[in-house]
Amino acid sequence: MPELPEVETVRQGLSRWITGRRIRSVQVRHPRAVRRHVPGGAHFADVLAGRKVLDVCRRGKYLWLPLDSGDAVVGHLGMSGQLLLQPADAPDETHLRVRFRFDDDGAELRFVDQRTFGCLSVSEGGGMLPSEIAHIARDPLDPEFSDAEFVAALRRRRTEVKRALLDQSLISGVGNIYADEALWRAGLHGTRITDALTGPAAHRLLAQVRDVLGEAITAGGTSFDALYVDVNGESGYFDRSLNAYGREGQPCRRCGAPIRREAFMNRSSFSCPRCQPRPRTSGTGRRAG
DNA sequence: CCTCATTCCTGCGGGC
DNA sequence: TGCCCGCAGGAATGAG
Repeated sequence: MPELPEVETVRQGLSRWITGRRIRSVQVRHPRAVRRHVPGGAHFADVLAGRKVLDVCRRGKYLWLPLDSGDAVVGHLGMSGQLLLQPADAPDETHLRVRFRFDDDGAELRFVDQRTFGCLSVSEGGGMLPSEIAHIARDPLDPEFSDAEFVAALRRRRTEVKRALLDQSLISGVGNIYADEALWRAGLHGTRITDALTGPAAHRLLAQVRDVLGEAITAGGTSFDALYVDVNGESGYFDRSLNAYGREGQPCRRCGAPIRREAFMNRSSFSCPRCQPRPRTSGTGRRAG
């Protein structure tokens, strides 16, 4: 389940192994993998042949590869997407969706995606920042991310704080796992209402988000199975450091109370019933003039 | 503008 | 043994 740390790990690997290389040919093996490339798979392959990769960039969970044409390849790994560097003679993966071959006959870049939530497209003139992801907020590791603006925007919202953390137009890069981890560290229940958070509480939460993302990058990301791997197919080990996510019934590492699991947006939230008490008023239906 | 439910997809594992 | 169903979940989309 790639979130910012996993995508950043992939970005670093891609940056090392494909920057400066020229694409010879592209093979689209599943149309859904390029569904957001409106002109279609054949066009996707045509427009990339002969182009040189200049850089590998990331915002939140999105990656993009500026090209010497001024365009960029935009990618999102979705739930199960992998970008792998593989020797040309390595057998095709079961869920291989797109293959990039390079002029130098070195390792291929393969987009492998079991559940096909991930997607690649070409952004015209998108080298600086693809227009397709202009609506995505800066992530908290971006040097130009403004803590004060985020806190102000968060407190203007009137929704549950976990929903806000998952809203990529407010702050990007945070998914279900790291939202739960940051909320556990901050001692806040995810159904706390944003406009009732004090400024200092919001700043503390943001600091925990930033810390947990940074620590996870150092660990090479989180993986529960083989679905998230870096470009060499290796799993990260941050899952050993998780305090809340996936720990239902296990003792809270801070107070010992059993971690609880609650339904949330058709998925699960994990929290400590003692460190993260539910707010007295749940829901958003309170406010006088 | 803002918030929220729905939809896409497939392998795995639990239950019967 | 084998089938079915729920679950995992990011983000676009449209409704209200």
